Amino acid sequence: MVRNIICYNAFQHMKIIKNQIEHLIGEALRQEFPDKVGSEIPIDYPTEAIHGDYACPIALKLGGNPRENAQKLLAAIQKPDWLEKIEIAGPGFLNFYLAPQFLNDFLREIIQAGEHFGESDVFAGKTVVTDSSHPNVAKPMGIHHILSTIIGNSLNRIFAAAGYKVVRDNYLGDWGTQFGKLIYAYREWGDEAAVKKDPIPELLKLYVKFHDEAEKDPSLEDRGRAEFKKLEEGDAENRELWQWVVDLSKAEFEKIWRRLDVEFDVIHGESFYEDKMQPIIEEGIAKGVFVEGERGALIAPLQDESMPPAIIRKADGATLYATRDLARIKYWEDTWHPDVMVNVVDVAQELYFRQLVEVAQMLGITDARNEHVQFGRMSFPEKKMSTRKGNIILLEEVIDEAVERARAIVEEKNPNLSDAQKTAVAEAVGIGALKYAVLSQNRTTNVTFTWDKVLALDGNSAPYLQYAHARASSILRKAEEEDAGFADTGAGQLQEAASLNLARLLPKFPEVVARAAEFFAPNYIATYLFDVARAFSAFYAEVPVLQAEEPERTARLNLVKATKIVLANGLGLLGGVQAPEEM
RNA sequence: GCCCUCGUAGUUCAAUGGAUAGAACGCAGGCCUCCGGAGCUUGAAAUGCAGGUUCGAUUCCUGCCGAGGGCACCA
Repeated sequence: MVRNIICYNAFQHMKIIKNQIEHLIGEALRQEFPDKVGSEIPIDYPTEAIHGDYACPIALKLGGNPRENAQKLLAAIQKPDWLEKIEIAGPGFLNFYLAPQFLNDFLREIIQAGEHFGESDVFAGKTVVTDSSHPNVAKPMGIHHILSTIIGNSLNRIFAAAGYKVVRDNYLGDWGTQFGKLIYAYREWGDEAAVKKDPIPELLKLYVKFHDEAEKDPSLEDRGRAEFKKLEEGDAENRELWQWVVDLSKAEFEKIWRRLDVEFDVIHGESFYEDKMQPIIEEGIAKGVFVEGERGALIAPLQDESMPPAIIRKADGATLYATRDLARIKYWEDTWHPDVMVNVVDVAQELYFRQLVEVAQMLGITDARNEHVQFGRMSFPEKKMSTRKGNIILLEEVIDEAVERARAIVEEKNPNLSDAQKTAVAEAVGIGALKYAVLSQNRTTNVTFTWDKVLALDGNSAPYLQYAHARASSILRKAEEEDAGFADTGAGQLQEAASLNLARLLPKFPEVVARAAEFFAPNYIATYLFDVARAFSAFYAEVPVLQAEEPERTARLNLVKATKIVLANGLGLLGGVQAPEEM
């Protein structure tokens, strides 16, 4: 998708360098291998710096002699000033080296772009609607909600940076049989004052009690179902009780979302689609997509034999998750006409989503790309790491623990900060570490939850990046105190390997962001930022900045400024990890 | 039984079919006459097994072994 979108105005022109390289090769291909025009032009990031900044193995794929192909292409490429050289290496790679002068000049573009550096228009004109977080009303947010919440939040920010118009929805679990059970349990054993005082735990207790009692007396299940049926049919009393529970729950969720810096444009829970299901059911029946199945349920048989049919309506006439989800897809389509619909949901629902998408296609509800952005399961080897409440590790509890641990480190490392600063830093570092732990690993890998990993405060972790940012900030503060208003003459040049190694990473930020958006992969950004922070730390240890002579001093200060911008913006895209000035 | 994921250093994780498979923690060593040592730096250490496709395979295909998940009225 990134391919072939090339912008020709001045600043835009340089934004996605990778696309420019593609364009150069594309032109040479048109000239030398006209029959190959249109074939994919792969661009790699070489693992070794001596192989340049970008590498293209296309000469190996054209047939004939790869090195001769490379020679022909190289001869046909008009080398722009921003490239130092293009070389043929190994079996026929074309290696592209960014020019040091360009790297120097580009620092000023980064500084000028400031908080907007990293943005691009790769997906401009497209709309994406996302669903994430979606906790269940009347139950607490557990640690398992952290994945959808944080991954979704990060993707929302990444999509926006890559040019998408983003609609952030939250498909709250506020409907279904469990509310019938809850209503029954509340009437039977509930205490209004207790629930008001401490809503979620009390409601959870009632829910748990219902299940305990139902084991002894299975008829309770039927009574729960009956209460839900009443709710669904609009029974005023059940309705009121349900609304009360929803409001209490939402208020609790808001607290956590705010703390995690998570926002939504709309929150359309499942109940929102309550009155939007009947038209879908009728449409499906009319089109012959829905037919009667075993025991009188309404099902949608699927083409793919390996998939069981999707159940649309239960034999007793009650609706199901799939019914609401189809209504949701239709609503999204009719309201926003998105190009992409994204659901950030556990891998366990993969089959379900495949069924859902196929049914939606058969009904012809939408042409949008439907993406189940799935993530791995979370396992907990450290069983006793947390007090368990209702068999759940509370998200809030994990956040508190993270902040507490960070606070202890701050006390130790930087006792001179004011109390208010320490509190702010502990919050930024603790929550940052948590977010980074989730986002830095490949989404689809199963997650093993251990405190040491989730709250890592050194090594490949958010605090490592934040520390680099704080050191950069510290240098810039001191520079400003010393010589406010110093003018950049542009005469300074970065010379040292440590400086250039850092400088050459920075221009790649926008394309990394675009790639993360394309593949729904925040971990690309995390990996990139870690590389930047490491290069900065090496630079910091090796190359003096404040004590350097002019004009090199200014060139290095520019490098520090630009690095600070990339780190801060990148952390922001990782679900709003804060970048403190001091820590 | 069928379907889908996944098996990479001691451990936790990376790697768009590309060049010498990267990190972190842990382990063994070296760095505070210099901008913040939450740091820098040197080293040992890995692609489950067997085939196949390819100029080139951690990546694609087949089989086996192992782990996780899913499979008609839950969400």
